[in-house]
Amino acid sequence: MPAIILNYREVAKLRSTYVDALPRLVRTDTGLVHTSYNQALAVTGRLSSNSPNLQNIPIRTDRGREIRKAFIPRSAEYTLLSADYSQIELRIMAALSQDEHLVAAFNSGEDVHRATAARVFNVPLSDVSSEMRRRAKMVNFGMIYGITAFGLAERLGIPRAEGREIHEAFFRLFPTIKGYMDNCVNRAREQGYAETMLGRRQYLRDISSANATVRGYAERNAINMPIQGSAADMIKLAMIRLDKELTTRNMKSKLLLQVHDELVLDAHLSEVTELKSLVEECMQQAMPLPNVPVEVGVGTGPNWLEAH
DNA sequence: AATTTCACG
DNA sequence: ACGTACGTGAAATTA
Repeated sequence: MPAIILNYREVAKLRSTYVDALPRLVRTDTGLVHTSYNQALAVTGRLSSNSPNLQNIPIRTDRGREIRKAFIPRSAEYTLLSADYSQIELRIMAALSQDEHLVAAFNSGEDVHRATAARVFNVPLSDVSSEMRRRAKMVNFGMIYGITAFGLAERLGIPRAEGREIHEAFFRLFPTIKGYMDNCVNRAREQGYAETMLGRRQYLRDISSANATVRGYAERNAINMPIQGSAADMIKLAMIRLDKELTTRNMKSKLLLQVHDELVLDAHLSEVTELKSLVEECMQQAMPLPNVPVEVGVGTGPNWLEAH
């Protein structure tokens, strides 16, 4: 019975939000779907997309991926190009904290989730199981959000005591990250705001609240905002550079979408080779991170799904 | 109008 | 004793 309900919910969500809604939003004057971006809404500095939101097109399930396939180039002379930053928020956490282990993992080209797994579960890199890697991945992402031991246990579906052990192990093994996060909170308390690498601010009026729940929320904001917001700063700079180059080079290809760590372009077939290196260059060089390489993956395809 | 649920990074 | 991972938007449901 639960499986039947969950299956129904998935289908109902995909149908009402995407399959039925998007065709109605095709504009009769252009024959295209046009989104809008809010450039000054999200407190971290991210963009948001609405009417329709094209930053939450499905990709996580097979049925969802069928919907993503519907996004295609404007004509037969074009192909879709997608370029995305690899693990950009973790790289920014490495750069901001300068944690030697995380920085080393990125510089040696290691699988960073495997590296975390090996350390947290105290096994050689070669002995990391897929389950250990899966858990380490949730640990790594959780850290970016300022997750608690309790929250980690919930996410991993394990007893609280085990969640606490992993949480403590992480901060014991990455002491620089622990110190960095404490600094984030302390600085936010002194300044009244958190800030990105480029100085974008999020004011945190609750950072000294007497209510522990309210204060905890502000403290997690103080940890997350510099990471999420610096990634937003970076891709915005990349977009500005890319737009300038597309214009000055008189290129036919067009920037279509931004999805936080990804840019999607309608690439004219005659420009694909040049465009691939141009986009990669703009994204990679937009905002260099001290001691941490920035990696960009670029692909093309007949639809958004296959461009990845 | 507010809340719930669920789609994405 | 209490609450517990960040940022969004759209559709359906509830009030």
